[in-house]
Parts: sequence; C-alpha cells; structure tokens
Amino acid sequence: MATIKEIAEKAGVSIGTVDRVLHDRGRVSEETRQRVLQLVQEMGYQPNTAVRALAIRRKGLKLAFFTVDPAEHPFFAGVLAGVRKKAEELAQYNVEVNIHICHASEMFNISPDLQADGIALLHTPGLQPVQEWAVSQDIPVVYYNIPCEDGLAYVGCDYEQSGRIAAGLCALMTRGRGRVGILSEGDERILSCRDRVRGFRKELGANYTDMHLDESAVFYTSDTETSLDTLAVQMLSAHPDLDVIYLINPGDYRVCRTIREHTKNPDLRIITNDLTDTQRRYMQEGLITATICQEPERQGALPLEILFQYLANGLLPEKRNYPTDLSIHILQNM
Amino acid sequence: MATIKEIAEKAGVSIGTVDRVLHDRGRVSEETRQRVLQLVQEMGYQPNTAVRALAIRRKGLKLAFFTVDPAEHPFFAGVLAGVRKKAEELAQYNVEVNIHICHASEMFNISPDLQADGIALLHTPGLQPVQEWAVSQDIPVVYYNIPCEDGLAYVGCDYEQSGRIAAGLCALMTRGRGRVGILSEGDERILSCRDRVRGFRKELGANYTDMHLDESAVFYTSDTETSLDTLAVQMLSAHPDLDVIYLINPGDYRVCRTIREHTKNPDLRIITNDLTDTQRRYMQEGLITATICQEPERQGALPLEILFQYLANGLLPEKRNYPTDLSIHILQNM
DNA sequence: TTGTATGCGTTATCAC
DNA sequence: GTGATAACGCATACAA
Repeated sequence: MATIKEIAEKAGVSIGTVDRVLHDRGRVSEETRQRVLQLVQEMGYQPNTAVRALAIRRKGLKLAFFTVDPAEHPFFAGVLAGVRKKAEELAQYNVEVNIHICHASEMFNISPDLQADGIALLHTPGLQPVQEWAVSQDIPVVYYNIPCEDGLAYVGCDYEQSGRIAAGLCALMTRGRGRVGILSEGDERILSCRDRVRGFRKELGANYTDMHLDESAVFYTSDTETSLDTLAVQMLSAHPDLDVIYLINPGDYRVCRTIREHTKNPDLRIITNDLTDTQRRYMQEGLITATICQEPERQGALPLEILFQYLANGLLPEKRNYPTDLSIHILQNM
Repeated sequence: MATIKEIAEKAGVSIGTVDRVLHDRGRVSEETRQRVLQLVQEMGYQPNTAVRALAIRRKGLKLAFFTVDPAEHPFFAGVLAGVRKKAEELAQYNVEVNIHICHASEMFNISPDLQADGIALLHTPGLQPVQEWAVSQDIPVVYYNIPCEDGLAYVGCDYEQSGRIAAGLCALMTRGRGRVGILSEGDERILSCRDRVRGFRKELGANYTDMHLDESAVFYTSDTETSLDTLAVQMLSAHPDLDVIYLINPGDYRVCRTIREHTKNPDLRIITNDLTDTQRRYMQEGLITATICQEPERQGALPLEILFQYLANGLLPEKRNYPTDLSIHILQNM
C-alpha cells in the first residue's frame, strides 16, 4: 500500500532519490541509501505493477518466440495458441511479439535484421544458431518444452514424471498385473523419450512389481530402420498377449489404426502423449484409450510472461524450473 | 492501439468529449456523438486496462466472498487459497476482499454494517438471506460451485460431466465390463449428487453397455438413517463381487478405510471426487484409486475477477457459465 | 549527489 | 455542450 512518494516524504528526500535507490542506479550517498532501504522494508513497499506498466510502454519491448511448425508437430499448435493470447495481452504494454517458425532437422537461419530484447525457444539442434546469437548479444533467454540449463528459466514437462503417470495408468487399466509394450519413433537418444521410458520403468519397479514389461517388447524405429507401422505389426506378432501399448513420442499415435487392424485383442489399451485434434478423433473412435497432456498453451504463454517481467520490471523468475501440469485425458474429459 | 487522445484529435474534439461518448454520460450533441462513435469503430479503439486500473483505485471497491468453513468441507480450503491469491492481486487496484465463512445447515446472519459493491457466493440454503439482501440492494452477484440461474455468472463444475468421467474411469479400470456400486452421504435431492449419478448412468448406457450397475448397489445414507460406514459394510456383504465403488460426495472418502477393511477383493477400486490433503494421503496408502477434481482455486479466483471487471470496467462476463476443468488424478499426478 | 518536470492513457471535476 | 486539467504511481531525462 505504501507508495514511492510516501517513502520519499518520510525519508525527507525526493522521489527521484528513492527511485535511484530502488533501481540501484548509484549516485546516492550511503547514508540516505540506508535510510531509504530501511523505510522500504518497514513500510512494506510493493511497486504497483499496473502503474509501472504504464511507464514501461515507452520501452517498446520486442520479444522473439521461436517454435516448431505445427504442420510438422501438431503439439505446437497449442503452444502457438498460448503465444498469441499472451501477445495480445502484452500488446497493451506496447510489447511486440515476433513468432519465428523453424523446421525439423534444418538449421534456423538468423535474419540480419533480427532484433529482440528477450527470446523464448526450445533447446533443439536446429535452433543452436539462435542460442549462440543470444549469448553473443547478451539477450535473456527462456527455454520451453526441451530443458536446458542455460537461460533464465525452463518451462515444460517433467518427462520422467510423464512416464511414471503412464505406468500408473497401465497398472490402473490392468489391475496391476498387465503386460505392457513400448513403441516409439526414434529412440532413447531423444531426451523426452529417454526420460519417459526411465520414469516408466522406475514406477513399475517401485509400485507395480506384478506388471510385466518384457525388454523385447520395447520397439524403437531407429533400431531397425523400419517404419513405425511395420514395427507395430512385428510387435503384435511377437507379443500377441499384450494388454497395453505405450506410444511415447508425439506423432506416434498415427500408428493406432494399424495396431487395431492387426491385433486380435479387442481389449488392447493404447496410451499416448499430448492431445491434438487427430488424437481427439482417435479417442472418439476408440483407437486411443488415454493420453497424457502437458499444458501446451502454458508452454507458449509463460516464457513470454517471464521475459516480460524480467525486462519490464527487472524481476528474475522465482524458480528456474516451471514444470507444467501433467493431466490425464480419456474420452469423457478431453 | 488507438488511444482516446488520437480519436479526439481525428474527431476535432477534446478527450473529455470522447470520454462522455464512450461512457454515455450524455450532454453531447448527437452530431459529434456519431462522429466519435464512427472513429471508435474504424480505429478499433480498445481501452487500456492497465491504465484504467490506475484510475479505478479511487473507487475503493469492496467485494464480499461467502464460502463454507473448510474445517467442515476441506474442498473449500482450495477455494479459499484461490480467493486469497486473487485478493492480493486486486489489492493493487485498491480493492478490498472480505471473506465470510458460513456454516452448514445454519442461516447466515447478515451483519448490519455489511457493505459490498459485489458479491460471490454459492447457491446454498444457508446463504439465502445474502441472496435476498443482494437483490434488495441491487448488488451484482456471481455464483460458484452450486449453480444458480440468477446473477451475473456461474463458475463451477458440470456435475453431470463429472459423473460421466467417473463412468469412463470405471470402464477403463475393468475393461468395460466391471460391476460398480455407488455409495454416498446424502442422496439425489442434492444437486451435485443427482447430476453426477445421472451423468454416470447416461455414460454407462451410451458407451459401456457391458458395465453393470445394479440398482440395489446404489446406497444413500438418507434412505436408512444409517451411518456411511455401516452402509459400506452392508453394501460389501450384499455385493461381494463389486469391482469399483464410486463415492460421490465430498467427504465420502472418509469411509475408504472401512471399505478396505471389510472387502475380500484386494483389487477393489475406489473413485472419489476432489483432492484434499486427506485424500492425498489415502491415495498414497492405496485406499483411493483415482479422484476427479474441479479446480477449486479457480472457483475462488474467477468470481472475484468477473466482479472486478464488471464493477471497474463495466465489462459484463462473456459467458453466463464458466465450467471448471475436470481433471483425473491418480497416485502419479496428484 | 540530489531534486524537479514530464509523460504514460484514462477518469472525473471543473470552468466556460 | 464542450474543453481544459488534476490525479493515479512510477520511470526517466534533465537541471541544479
């Protein structure tokens, strides 16, 4: 409730001086500095963000959001929805949000007139040039979706926990003693895949010792250079008694139809990740049994908010990691 | 992006006049009124909420939030957390939020010096005096948790959908052909109970015809005046072959331990609603299998936000109903 | 080293 | 009917 003006009066100085103390702009005698800081503490001064936003407009902040083409990875359609909504909100503060789409397995080409006061991106090889550019220009970065130790913060899924939830679901669906298979495009060299599988195994080992995950029922496309569909058929013939199949990577759900056509088990359950439009349809058709979501909209919005708070108000994020909620979706709550 | 000042310049009038047009304060010639409105349309004028908040402080808005004692219904601890967080945020706008706790089956006693510019409450008999008072004083009301057609809006759970999700979960856990029992304190005279049971039945009928809900396996305490624990024992002896028990009302989870002690089925699943601290413990102990949540924090925060937007900015809510998300929680994502 | 003045967009209160 | 202006709390450029 205390204002900068009240503090200035009590301290017997001007608001300019109080401001300099608060923003460490130096040029203040140690004596008055202490007096002001004392009062700030005592009176519990909290800057009014609504008001501050007013003054911030003049900065004309520019934020750059780098993301993946939703046509290639539908998950990012949700991310972009979050970005757009946040961008609209930030427009009131005269903040400009520029969205840059990059493509899988292709280095992002930095345009020479690219400029930004803050950057949000995922930690992917194709975006390495942007990372390096940000470091060289000393521009603050927030990572999302794929964790990275650098940067101000990371917003995204805890993939190991995601795998644990999948394990819990498998157990739920089979009274704790079902047979599970894992099928995935790519393999454990991909962090999200590796961590999900690790979490999955850990959870089975810790709480569901009657569940059965045969090592030979873990299928990665990269092992044999065969397509996901072919692999699915192989899997089903090698393991006709599976109760659940856990499809790990985004996009893997495309194989559902093939699985249903080739299995002889009408009760076979399939668990996937994320919830795209296609997956919604698949759930309605009964192809997907359950899916695990990771708040795509928040992954788009929160990095921008963190950058804005840092640049506009000088506030460092409270945490380094902002794990997104992992939600379970079935036909009735998708 | 257009400001009131730009519009004034283009229209060749002062900002005062534009303001009068925008707020229908009259005393403006029809001619200039039209010209201004025209420009507002063309230039897509949007008032800057951050700035407006500044001016709003002078109003000194008071909001009253009526809720249930969390000691009696732990669900409302989550609601109150949402209220407190929102109250802190609104304090920046010089908005005062007063929380009023009422007790079950007891009429709320309105203090003579109660005053509020806006009210949030649940549609419960004990709060009827407050409803009537609000109407007589012409104070805007937002309802939460228990729906009501009056008021500006309703924020809360779609109980029928909640029941549908429970049905989906039961099917998930029993390959679509399990035996289910329902146990509940109170009965279908309570709206939340009635709607959940209705949704549950509808969903089973529509999508899971191999599931079995025996009418004699639906137990309400009010039918026999017996305690929930006694009823649970009766239920288990009458239906020893149950695969799942659906505990409908908040608080019903207290009976879990009794159920586990009296059942001979080690695989018996129990589904509850909400996620209080006690329920978290019960899930860890394996007493509760899954629970369905309804965003308690949002039920606390959103009504205040709606009232604030209405009173401060004159914005009517976009919808009349704000259904909360229904989320599924198991051991791994609680 | 410190204080003053101005502006951010809107509201509300004057005076004309 | 209309226009000018103070005020909201903070940031900042500039003056002292």
